[in-house]
Amino acid sequence: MANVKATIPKGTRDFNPQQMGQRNFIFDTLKKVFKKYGYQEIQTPAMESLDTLTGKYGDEGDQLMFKVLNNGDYLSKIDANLTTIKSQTLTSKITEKALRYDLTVPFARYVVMHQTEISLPFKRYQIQPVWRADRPQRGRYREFYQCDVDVVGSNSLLNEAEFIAIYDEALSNLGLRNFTIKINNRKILTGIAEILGKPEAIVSLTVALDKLDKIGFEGVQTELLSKGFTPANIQQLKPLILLTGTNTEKLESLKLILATSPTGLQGINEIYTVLNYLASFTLQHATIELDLSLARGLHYYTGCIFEVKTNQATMGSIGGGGRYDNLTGMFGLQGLTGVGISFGADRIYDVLEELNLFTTNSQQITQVLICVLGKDEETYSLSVLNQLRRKNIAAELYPFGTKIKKQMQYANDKHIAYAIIVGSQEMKTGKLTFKNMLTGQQQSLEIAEIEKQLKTT
RNA sequence: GCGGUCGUAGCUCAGUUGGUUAGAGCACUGGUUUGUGGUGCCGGGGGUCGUGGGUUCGAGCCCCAUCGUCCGCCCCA
Repeated sequence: MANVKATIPKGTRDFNPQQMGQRNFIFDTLKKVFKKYGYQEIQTPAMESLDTLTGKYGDEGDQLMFKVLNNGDYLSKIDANLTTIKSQTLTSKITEKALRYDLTVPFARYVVMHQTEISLPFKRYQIQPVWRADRPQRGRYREFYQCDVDVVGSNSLLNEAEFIAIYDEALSNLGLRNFTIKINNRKILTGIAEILGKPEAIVSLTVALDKLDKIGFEGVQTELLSKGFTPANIQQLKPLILLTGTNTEKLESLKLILATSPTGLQGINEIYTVLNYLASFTLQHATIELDLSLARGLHYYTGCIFEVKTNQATMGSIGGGGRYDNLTGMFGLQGLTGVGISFGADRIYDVLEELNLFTTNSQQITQVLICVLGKDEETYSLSVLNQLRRKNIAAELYPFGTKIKKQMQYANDKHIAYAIIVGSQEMKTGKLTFKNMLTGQQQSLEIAEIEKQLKTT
């Protein structure tokens, strides 16, 4: 074997034991909340058929998808000239699988495939990695974990309200104390496009609006003008976009402006309904904010949309989601509505790390290390080891062959709280040397006494 | 796909206007009366200076290319 440089692909990461402890803290916290709200876990394959995924995320999404090269002699099946064929055409001939780009589309596929075995409304959660061939930078990776919670088969807006409650509870439990859940409704955006007399321009409108907090109203204005909107349109838009006040005040003003758009009014009503439901919930640390510039890129949303930002650190959104009325329609199952949210685990990790919110005790597992001074001592200690383990005490025996100094160092590096030292003296008397690695104190104790001490710590 | 930044030991970096055998801290390793860690003391190993060209008597340092990193833009978790 040639000597290969040890590296991993761009935008991917290894996780060491300490990091895994911290990551599992996030996953466990989320799972606990998901289950509490009645959601069950599923998993889907890392790769899906290319057909399942393409066209669901727009052209950009298709480009950012990692495609899996066919196995076998795939070139033999191509009759085109390799020097002139277009990459896209070639790709479709040598690729039929791709790594999943998100968890929502595979979930829709799952629902359609297993429709006979699930009972509606179906509430599931899913925590798995997704892959995007994006350019890595702060808070952006090529392999990252999404934690999705979705319900299909229920059009009640109570679901939307519960998702806000889930966001609040989960993020609060993780230790975040100041975050904003932005809410908007796709129908309101449609209504706005309608009263501008440009219902067909909804996409370019939303894309431009989405950038409001980045490029400001001026920037949005420039972008809209370049997309065919008139200065008169901009004048109409301005008061809408720059609406201020409480959520209710914003909704009241909107009601007047969108009076002639039934769709727009419906969107307003939906938000009202969600907020009314929410009045019966007690939120811990979330701020709910109606944000008309919230658009979200994904094409399949049709009703309420959400996005979560922390106000304690500079980071893109740490979660998002919304209502999609016809996602399963693409797979032939019509009339099934769904709504769901997603947590970006890796971004949440980065935020918790930055804010120092991880507790330190997440990694020490082994409670006691048995250090032996000889081969006979090793044999003798095996029964001690097994006895401790039977009592559910996490114990390790350092195999004989290394100096005791090295063994102690191992215990120290691994943050093991106690060491048991077994030499000829200990074997003779049956009293083992029990050492507290933190204080350095040692006692001579029989196994039963050691067990008792370990049990109480 | 576009713009900027950086690339010297396992890690974090120093390296003076280009000038001999490229340095530090940490980590690793050996010793310090061989039954004891975390704190002391002494010693040791380890670098084709990202890679490939070029300029020069001479390049870690200058020029070009290439790969990679990190940070912005687009888009997104």
